[in-house]
Amino acid sequence: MERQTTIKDIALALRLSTSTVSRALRDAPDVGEETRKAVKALAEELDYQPNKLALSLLKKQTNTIGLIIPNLDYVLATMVKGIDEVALEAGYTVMVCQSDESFGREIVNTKRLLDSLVDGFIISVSSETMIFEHIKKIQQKKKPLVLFDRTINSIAAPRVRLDNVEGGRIATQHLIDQGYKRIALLAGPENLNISNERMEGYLQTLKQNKIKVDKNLIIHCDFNQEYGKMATKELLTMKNRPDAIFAISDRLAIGALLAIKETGLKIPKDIGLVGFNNDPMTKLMTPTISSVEMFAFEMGKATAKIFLEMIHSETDMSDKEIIFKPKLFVRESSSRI
Amino acid sequence: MERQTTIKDIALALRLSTSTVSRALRDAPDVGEETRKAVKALAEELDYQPNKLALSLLKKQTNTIGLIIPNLDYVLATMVKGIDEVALEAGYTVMVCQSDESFGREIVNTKRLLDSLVDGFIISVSSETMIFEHIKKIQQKKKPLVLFDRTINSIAAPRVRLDNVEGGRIATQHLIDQGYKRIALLAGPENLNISNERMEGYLQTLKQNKIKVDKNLIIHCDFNQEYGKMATKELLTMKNRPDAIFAISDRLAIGALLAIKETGLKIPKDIGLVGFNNDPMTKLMTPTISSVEMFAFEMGKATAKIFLEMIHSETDMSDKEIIFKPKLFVRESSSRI
DNA sequence: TATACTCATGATAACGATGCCGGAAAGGGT
DNA sequence: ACCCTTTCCGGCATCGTTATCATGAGTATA
Repeated sequence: MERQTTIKDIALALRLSTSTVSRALRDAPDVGEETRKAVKALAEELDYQPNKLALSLLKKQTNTIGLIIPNLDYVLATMVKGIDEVALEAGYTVMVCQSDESFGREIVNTKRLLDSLVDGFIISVSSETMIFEHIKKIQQKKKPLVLFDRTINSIAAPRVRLDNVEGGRIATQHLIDQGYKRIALLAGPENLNISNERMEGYLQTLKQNKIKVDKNLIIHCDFNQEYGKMATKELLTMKNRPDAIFAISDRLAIGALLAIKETGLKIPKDIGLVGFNNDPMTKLMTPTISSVEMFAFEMGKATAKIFLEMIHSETDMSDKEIIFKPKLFVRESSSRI
Repeated sequence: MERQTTIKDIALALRLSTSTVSRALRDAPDVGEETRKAVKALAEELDYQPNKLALSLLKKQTNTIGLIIPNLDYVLATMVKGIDEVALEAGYTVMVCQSDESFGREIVNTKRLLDSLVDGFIISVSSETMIFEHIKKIQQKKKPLVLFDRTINSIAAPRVRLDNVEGGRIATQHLIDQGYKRIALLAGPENLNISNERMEGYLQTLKQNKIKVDKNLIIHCDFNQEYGKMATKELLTMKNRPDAIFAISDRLAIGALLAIKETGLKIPKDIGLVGFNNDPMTKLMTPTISSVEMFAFEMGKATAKIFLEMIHSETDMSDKEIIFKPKLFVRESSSRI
């Protein structure tokens, strides 16, 4: 690792003080025209780059965002891309840490980023996370924090999220409109907001349509294709099997699709299916799967923008909330009219 | 942003010098037992965390790895996971930057990371990258650099890659074994190593089997489903159309599959198809797509390990190369015997 | 009793940069 | 000739930590 040229090197070579060199480089006012030129020329020649570490130590700001996410599936990768784009533009670098849906990893990551002095955090919690002390700690240290996608109600921080209740509603209503009567729900982990909100939309819609809720038709499982498949198989062997499935994520929906295919039932004739996320995969399956779009890229950009706003303004933004409206894309798996 | 407690605070409170406090906290030998206890107790109470910035400035090391990748598709996300895992274990944090397959972005990212003082780089180049000055600059500054997946021949740096020639061979040989005679190649961008190597394997295998190479059957296109689809449509309208397609990535293979389906040809009867990467999607398509597995997670881990080795040893490792052997997973799209 | 040696601690410089203050030289006005 | 203002630059402190050297007290040794 080669020694970087420093301001001192330039100062020494030009028989100037470091202060003067520093001023010259920053185009500060009180520097002679000639010295300024000389300094800049030499800096160019020696390929001088200011040491960000020294600056960060002095200014107490690192221009770095700590981003903690549960995984890197389609939706999150897309959100990360959105965050990255806005952050880069504003001169921030993003440190991405995957918790891998593990509470322990999330804590380790938070701790690490916290004392490696990121300027703030953007977080989407793992599905295991039910205790939020690590997140409160961020706030105790008065670091900016923005929650996105999987948000937490008990934490007062600005958030960017989808109107998941609405998402649950439009998916369920669509299935009802297509004539399905017994609609099952493949839900996610029980402690996850997004899952419960989508379920809330499902329940509301059933009630509005005077359809009785059958709790046996609601199954909680991890966001994982295999679980989706297993859960669906279970549903399909019930004596009074559902005639439609609303899966809270496309992964689960794909698992469901595979399970349904194995039993020989026809989609959408015998059974309807709607997923969530509008993962490009849904367009590639046979049959193609209807799904709820959540505008991940835009959500990512909005999240980063709020973060930057929070960094730059001193006003309290903890009740700021941006809610995206979901949109259903109807495909073969639920079109039987 | 709250002021962090520093060593000075503790020193002041305990009427000690910062030196002593520093020693006590690091369990250095020559500190009195009582003072050590007192210091540690107070540190605990005030939730003291050493300032990493100050340490980094002093030690000239940030425990940070700059990771530059073209995108976050399945393979790369998996590799990143592998890298992350090993890095975290070793106390390093990874800064992931996506070049988004853009040469310009790649340069900006490199520059940024370079002067934000990461300890070294792990890079997989964008498909546009044909000039490597930015990468040479990293080496000029004597920062550790490891290339992976999409490597560059003209740069002397340790690398972790797949035996792509072999990958091209096994895919092509498999198609020949299945009785396909006119095998087309959906190649990637012309300047990309991985693409050319896979093509090399394809060409070798054709020759070995005394099959004449028809250049019209080789099409270069970006790694993108749409391009794969367009290219395939073109291939299928030839007067002497191919009876099999070897796509250099699963995205292209999926595009090909869609194009083939639209023309009404039967897979694998009328036309065979093999992809590359073994993306989980290939298992979900109808028909399922044969594909070459590249062990992305293991490659990621190996890459990070080499990086760490490079950081810790002072010996030249620039000719170190780890080559993974690919494995073909045969599925419906190419099984007609 | 003087010498040497250990043990615990303090003082200082350094990492690379900035910000504030002060001062020399030059010029202008009265 | 005096004072005042600019213009340009150097010195010093600072950010939080560690490393190196110095110092002081106390103890063992000859």
